[in-house]
Amino acid sequence: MGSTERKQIKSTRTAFTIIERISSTDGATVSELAKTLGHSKSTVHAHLQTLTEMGYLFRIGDEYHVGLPFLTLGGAARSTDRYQNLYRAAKAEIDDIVDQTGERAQVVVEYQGEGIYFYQSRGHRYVQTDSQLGTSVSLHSTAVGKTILSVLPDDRVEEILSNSELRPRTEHTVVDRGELRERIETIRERGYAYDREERIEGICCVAAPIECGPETIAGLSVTVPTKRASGEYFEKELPTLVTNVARVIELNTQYS
Amino acid sequence: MGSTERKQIKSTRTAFTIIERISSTDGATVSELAKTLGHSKSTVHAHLQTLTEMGYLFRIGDEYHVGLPFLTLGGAARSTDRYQNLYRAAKAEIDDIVDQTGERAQVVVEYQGEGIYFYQSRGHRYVQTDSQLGTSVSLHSTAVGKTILSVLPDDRVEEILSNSELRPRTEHTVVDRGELRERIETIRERGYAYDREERIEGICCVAAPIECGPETIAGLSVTVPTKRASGEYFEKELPTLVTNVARVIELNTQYS
DNA sequence: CGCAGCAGTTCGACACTGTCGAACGGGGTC
DNA sequence: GACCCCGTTCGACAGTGTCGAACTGCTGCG
Repeated sequence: MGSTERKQIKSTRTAFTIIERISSTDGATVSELAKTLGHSKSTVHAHLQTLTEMGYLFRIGDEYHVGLPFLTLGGAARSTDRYQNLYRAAKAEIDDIVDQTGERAQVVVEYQGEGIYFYQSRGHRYVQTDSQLGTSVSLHSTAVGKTILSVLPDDRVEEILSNSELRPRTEHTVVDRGELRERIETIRERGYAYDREERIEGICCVAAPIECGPETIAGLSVTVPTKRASGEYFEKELPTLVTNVARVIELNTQYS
Repeated sequence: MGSTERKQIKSTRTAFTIIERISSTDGATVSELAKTLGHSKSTVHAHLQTLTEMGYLFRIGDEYHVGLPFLTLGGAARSTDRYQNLYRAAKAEIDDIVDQTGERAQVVVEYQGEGIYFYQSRGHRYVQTDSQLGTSVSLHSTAVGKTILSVLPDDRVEEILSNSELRPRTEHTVVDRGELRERIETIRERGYAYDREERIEGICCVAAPIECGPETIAGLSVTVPTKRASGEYFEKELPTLVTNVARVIELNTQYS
């Protein structure tokens, strides 16, 4: 700490802290925010008033909610130079996978040590999901996450692992750093990763990494319910599919 | 003015002004922002440092860009109580339309006098587009926009029209308030709207309104290139399709 | 080679403003 | 009717966001 925090705007920090809290609890009131964030009601009130007036929040009764302008900014982020090629390539290929398999498929991008759902699509036999556009997930508890770790330089992996607490999500979640490193090594060798109920009971994934440059690391995964997660389909077909498609996305990202 | 602007946080305003500028120019530097926004370089610098450190912006060379965390907030906005039903219903139906027609289709939601691209999908013969997720459009220059106006209460329509300058986008854009009101009246009667190159040359739309409650007004449109915008297809089939699907979305939004 | 010119960055100082706690008004409930 | 808790307003102070000037480092031009 103390590295790049020369002069910063404290009130902007609190503004975004408020926004984040509202977003994660899906609505909050002045008093709730004041209590949980440790600010006076009047301070919170002033912030909410500002953000509402600018349109970034909207109000139902006494509850404030995050507004659609963030979708505008999110869309802008996705069509940034760094990401727009990936978006274009990923969308087409993911939709293809969904058409072929009927499962759920997604691209997750590494952003500052976390994975962010970048594009997602669901097929006719899709499984229910808490994860939708923009959801951020920890890299250690998902198949995509581990494929991302498998292609990051060692020092970044160590940095990320030491900053995360490896919180278990299910009884199958890998929480031991040593075992995690071993698994990552395996993934690095064979090129794809499995998640067998490590994050959510009853849900499995197959994933492959997508490298679009040193700064843009992503992963692609197909999600299936455990009942379909076995045999030729899960051991051969899907791994082949995701690794092939990941390579196609990489190529399409380069030339466009 | 002077109504609800009691006590507001000025620095948060400038923070978001900076973010908006960066987003609309797809990247900007300290000096550019200082110049165009009328702040000192040091002020802008402090803001950028804060936002970058929080992850909301990222930096390439000396250019700052909007980051993926906004996608997280945007996703949260879309799965807010007010919007999540609409999202679920709209996604399924829009994807259906795209499968059937191969065109581009989208749902646009009214938010504070503007239309925001809420969900969009493109088919195999989709037309190129500058509009993607989160894009905000004026209500007077699009077919969806006018269907939205057609179901809003008169006073809100007047309010919105008086606040917008009716800037022409093409030579076909309706800029006369009287004519606009007439067209809206027509749409109100027959239930759907056309856009014949009013916003973009070579591109036409058919749209129908979606009412999901007094606070959640949206519209659905199918976009086709002018060369396909004629005959039975454009005059009968598409209008029937969009009005029917709009009704289905309304129903599915109510019960879930 | 060096000097201008322009980038981003740091610094110190001041006026402003974001912050707080207390007080107000209004809907509930017991 | 008295309580409680909500959002809101107020005034005052400390804190900080703001500015311009000065610093660094780079580029390119003379």
